[in-house]
Formats: sequence, C-alpha cells, structure tokens
Amino acid sequence: MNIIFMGTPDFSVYSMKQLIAAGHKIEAVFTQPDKPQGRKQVLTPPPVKSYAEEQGITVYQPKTLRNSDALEIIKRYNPDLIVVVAYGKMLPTEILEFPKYGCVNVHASLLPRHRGASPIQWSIVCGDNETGVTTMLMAEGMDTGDMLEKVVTQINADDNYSTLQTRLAIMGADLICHTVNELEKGTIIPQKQDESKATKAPIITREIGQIDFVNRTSQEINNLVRGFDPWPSAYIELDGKRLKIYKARVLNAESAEPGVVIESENRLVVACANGTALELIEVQLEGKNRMSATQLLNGHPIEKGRKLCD
RNA sequence: CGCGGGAUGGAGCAGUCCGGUAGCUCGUCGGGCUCAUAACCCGAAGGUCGUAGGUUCAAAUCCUGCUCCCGCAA
Repeated sequence: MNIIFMGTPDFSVYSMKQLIAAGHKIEAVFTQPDKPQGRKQVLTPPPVKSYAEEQGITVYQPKTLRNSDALEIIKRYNPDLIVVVAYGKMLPTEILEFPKYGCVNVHASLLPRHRGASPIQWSIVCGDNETGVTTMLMAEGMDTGDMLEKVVTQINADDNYSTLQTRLAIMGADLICHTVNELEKGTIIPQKQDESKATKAPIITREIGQIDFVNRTSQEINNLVRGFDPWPSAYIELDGKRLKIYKARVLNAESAEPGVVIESENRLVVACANGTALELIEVQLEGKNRMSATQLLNGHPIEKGRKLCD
C-alpha cells in the first residue's frame, strides 16, 4: 500500500519502522513543527522527522491541516491510506475522507476507554489492570472512530509510564501492520464504540502530578507516581522546593493523620487517606540529582510528625 | 545570551554574607556488647573543598574565566 504517515514522538517511530519493514511504501510524513527544547531551548526536530530523514522520506510540518495547502499535498501523493500515530493534530473531514482506505489511527488504550492525548499515563493513574492498543478508522471526533483491531496487555505492579509506553509502542507497531493487511484484504468489520463507556484522557499537565496525601490513598498516589514516571513526575513541596517522587511503596494501614510523616529515620513513610501509608523510596529535590529517600534524610532531616501536605 | 539551584572524604548535606587549624548524618574498616542482628557502645581510616587564574601575610570562603550536573520551561 501507498501510505502517508502522520506522527510525532518516539512512540510513532515504532509503527513507522514496522510498516516500512512490512514492505509498505511511505510516500510522505507529516509531523509537528520543530520546537525549542531543553535548557538551551534549541530548536529540535521531533523523532519521526529525524527517522524519516534518515530514510529519505519527504517530511511536512504544517502548523495546521485545516487549510487547502495540506489537502493539496495529500492529493498530490494520492495515498491508499493515511496512518496516524500520536500526531498531535486533528484531521479535517476532507482529509479523513480522501484516501481510498481512509485514515487509520493507532491509539494506546482499549477504546472507548481513555480517548485523548495521554491514554498511557491515565491508564496507570486510574489503576487499570489492563490496557492495550486499538486501531480505528478515524472520524471527526477525538478518538471516536469505529474500531478495527485490539491487543491487550496487563499493567503490572512495576510498570511505569516508560515501560508501558515502550511495550505499547511495540504492540502498536505490530498491530497496525496487521490491520493494514486486513484492510487491504477487506476482512475487518469496523465496530462502533460504546459511547456510554467512553472516558477521557486529557493532556497531562504538571499540576496533576501534585500529591494529595490527605484525600488520596497510598494506592492511588502510587499509581500517580508510576503513571508520571519519568515525566512530568509526581511531586510534593518540601521547604519551598519541589520534591519529585519516582518510586514509592504502598504499606499496610496505619492509624495516623493523613499527610503526616510517620517514619523518617532509615526510610520515609507518610500517612495517606483511609488509613493507608506510602513509603517514598526514590526522590529528586529541585536542583539535585535523583537519590534514595535514605540519602535525602542524611542531608535533609525531616522530623517525624511533620505534615507534608495541606 | 530564556529564568534559577548546585559542584566540599564513598553517599547525602553544613560551612561561603562577616577570609584564619574542614563539620554533621550515613557508609567503610577494627574492636566491644549480644543467643543473635540491618540494633547499641568505643575507636580508626579517608578531603590538593569542580577547574584555571587573580586579590591577600592567609582563600572552601572575595574577584574573573571555564567545565560539568540539576530544577523551571518544552
């Protein structure tokens, strides 16, 4: 098949590579414009662009697809199919309807659960036991298209955003290749999404990572820690500085006021809601490197009984 | 030149404003206590204070250049 590929982050590169390996011809690539990144604010190309250039594929980085320019480009290539993987822009109807086989999206959740920009993080934060990848025929709404194929994976206790993202990217790459082949053969019957079961996975912002010991159980907080590792990470305020939490452990119920430090000698344990408690294991203080809670306590003693959360 | 924090024995920090014999918590090693211990007690080793230069009788500390790490921002 002749394909136009649209995607931006590393997650997308997996699918793109696999499609090429499967013998599909990627005619052109659409990706987000280069953005300033890092401490020096250097203009950096998205991973998909770097890979496309390696492969000698033409790259387009329009600010928007909602004008005639984008449609003209696509008409010129006359693709059989457009594959969209974490592109980060909505496609207008004219583009959605143009290719012979339509536009297929790879979405990193089991739709209709977690529609939106950050399905992987939210699946962990919400405490889901399983998640997966869904391919769908794109429609106008946000991830509302008819579903084509799904694969499922368990979310393990030691999964974090990073590990799950990599696993889903690999699964997604295999799935999209399979879906494309099946589409070509015409053997898939698209299935409508059950609107009543739809949930949203809005884009992640830093503030969502703020830990609330008072109103959340240690299990919920640990999910937040895992879902936001390594970015943007769950955090608390400590002496006016931000303390990121990268690794924690859920402990048995303790009868203590939520938000209070109940152990601070060799390890750091904080009481949470509903009689639960969380041991902070790996942390990072603003301006410092990542360290164990024990190391933190060596240099920054924290009194037992202190309240860490308002 | 986007804003900001930092570099001090193996680890995490204090000391820097107000120059003058480098300290704390841990780790390591040796000894003791104990049925035993990751617990406790006693003792020891280990630092050209990131780097280059300057000021000074004297610099971790003041001044200047450089390198590296990190937070914000994405």
